Amino acid sequence: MDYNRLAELLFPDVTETPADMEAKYPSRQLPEGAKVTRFAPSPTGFVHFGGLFPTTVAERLAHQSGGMLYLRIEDTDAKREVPGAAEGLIRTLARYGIQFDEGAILNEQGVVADHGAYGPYKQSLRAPIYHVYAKQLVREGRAYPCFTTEQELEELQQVNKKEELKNTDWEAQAQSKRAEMLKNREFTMEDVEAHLAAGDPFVLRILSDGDPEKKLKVTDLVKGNMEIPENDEDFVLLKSDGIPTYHFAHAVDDHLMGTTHVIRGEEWLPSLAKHLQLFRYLGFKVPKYMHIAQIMRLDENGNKKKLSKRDMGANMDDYTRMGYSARVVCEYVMTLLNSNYEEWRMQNPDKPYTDFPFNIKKMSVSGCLFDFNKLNDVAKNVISRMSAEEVYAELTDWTKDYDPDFHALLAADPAYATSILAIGRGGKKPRKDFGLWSEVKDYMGFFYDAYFTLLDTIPDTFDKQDVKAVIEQFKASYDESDDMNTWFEKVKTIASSLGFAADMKAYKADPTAFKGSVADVSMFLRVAVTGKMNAPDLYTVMHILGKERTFARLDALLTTLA
RNA sequence: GGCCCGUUGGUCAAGCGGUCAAGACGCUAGCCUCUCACGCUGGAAACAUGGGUUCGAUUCCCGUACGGGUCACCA
Repeated sequence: MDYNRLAELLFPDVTETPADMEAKYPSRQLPEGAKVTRFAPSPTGFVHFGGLFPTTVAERLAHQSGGMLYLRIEDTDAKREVPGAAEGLIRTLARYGIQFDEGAILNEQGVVADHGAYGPYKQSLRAPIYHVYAKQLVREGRAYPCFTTEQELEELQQVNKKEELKNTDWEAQAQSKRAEMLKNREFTMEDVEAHLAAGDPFVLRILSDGDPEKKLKVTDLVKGNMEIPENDEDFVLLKSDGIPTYHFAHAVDDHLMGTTHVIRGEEWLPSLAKHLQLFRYLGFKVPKYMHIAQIMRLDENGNKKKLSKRDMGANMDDYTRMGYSARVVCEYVMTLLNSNYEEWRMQNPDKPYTDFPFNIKKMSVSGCLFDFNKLNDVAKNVISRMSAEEVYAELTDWTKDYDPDFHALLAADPAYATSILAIGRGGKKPRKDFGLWSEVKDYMGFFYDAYFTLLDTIPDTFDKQDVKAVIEQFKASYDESDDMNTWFEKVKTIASSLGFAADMKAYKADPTAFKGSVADVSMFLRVAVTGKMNAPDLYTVMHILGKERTFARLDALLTTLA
């Protein structure tokens, strides 16, 4: 077989050589140890949690090492491409702190455009580059055209599937398939010429020299050392439309673009042998690989399953909708990614997560189950560390889209809203009342008359005469300039005068000696003022509400008691 | 079924030949407390399994079971 002639026949228009490509895309000049990583999505939908995971690793590793992160769009499957998906992907990633230094980035118009010297960054635009290497492989007798059509292949598969139903003889099936595939290797130059003359489409297949009996020693940065069988499948390099498959594009692009660390989900592990073979054929230096464990969910039978796009909590936009701050999600991702992250966080409560020394060795080898309990706990902690101003900014950002009515109230008086959000914040032991923006209204809505409701919250167990007496006395003694202690002393005085215990210890020692305790007295006031059985410190609440509004509410309750 | 990867409490996990087997979430008893939210002190709860190796295995080796991934002109 004259491979040079075959190459010319197959790729008559390709005049450049791999050497030309190397010259055009020289190695990156980066400091020692700098990592070059990438996010390489196919624009088929939204970012999901399982995708944010390895991307965060890529981002941390790159930026922590003084390297860089770039974005490459793997749009090699025209059939599955969703218009606008790439833009959406970039936008949501940006919310989660993933900033790209290079690649397909949004321009001022919000459209994906190339930034950087190693483009194009959309694989559909790189066909000429792939073809240079494809031609070279043909020339070297390491790749060959296959004219078996997709349909013929499908029919073959159908037969196999039917057999599979009758008796699951996987081995026989694999063997028959392999035999069928091997037939593709037998062709003559005349066959090729005839097909080409007839305009028949073809795919380019690798001519595999692998022997599955032989094992390949590989090191994965998270999985460690392992042995995998060599690849013996003549997998497709170029599809009939001339666009490469993932495997081929991965090898060419990651080499040309200078990727030092290929970070991807562990579902890629089974095809690693293919990639290693390709790098060898192409004479490329093999990058370091990191196969990240999958995020799991529980299915209806209680089994773990890979978190897939349809699952609750998969779509990152779901988190926004539910009211999770991006900072919360990032924090949760970090706790899952590095087992010592939480410990670090306890010691460094106020540092940004990017200060954490991310460590590959501390990554989980097995997958982990998505846990909303943990997420919610993280959420409360993260938000409790934020300033009232930060909370206000993020909260209003959320309500703007998801709760316009509440938003209008918050925006009408930022100072008022911020003073509410400041309750119990800033100290060593901050309150943790909410973790989601969607929970805030329930927590602080009573500060707004529009959300304050009174009647249905008064328990029957309250003695109306006592309630009335407490409120009247409280109003009479209230002085807005009192400090908290003085304020509470007055409440205690009222309690005693009505036969309630002023001291909780005394009450607990002998509950029968009193009508109730100062806790009950406080509760009367609390219900009147907040409409709720539980609320933050009443003294503070009253001060934020102001005397006028406080009294109006007390009066409103008195009216219903009359 | 083949091939890979994995298996410490319900969940996430420390551990790396000798530990009363950390910690966090959740659950729970109590304390603190004007309610709540914090905080604090406790509690229940785990090394899948069988063989080795060893004075000694959660830790090393082999098998078994279970779980996951994958086997496309999809990525």
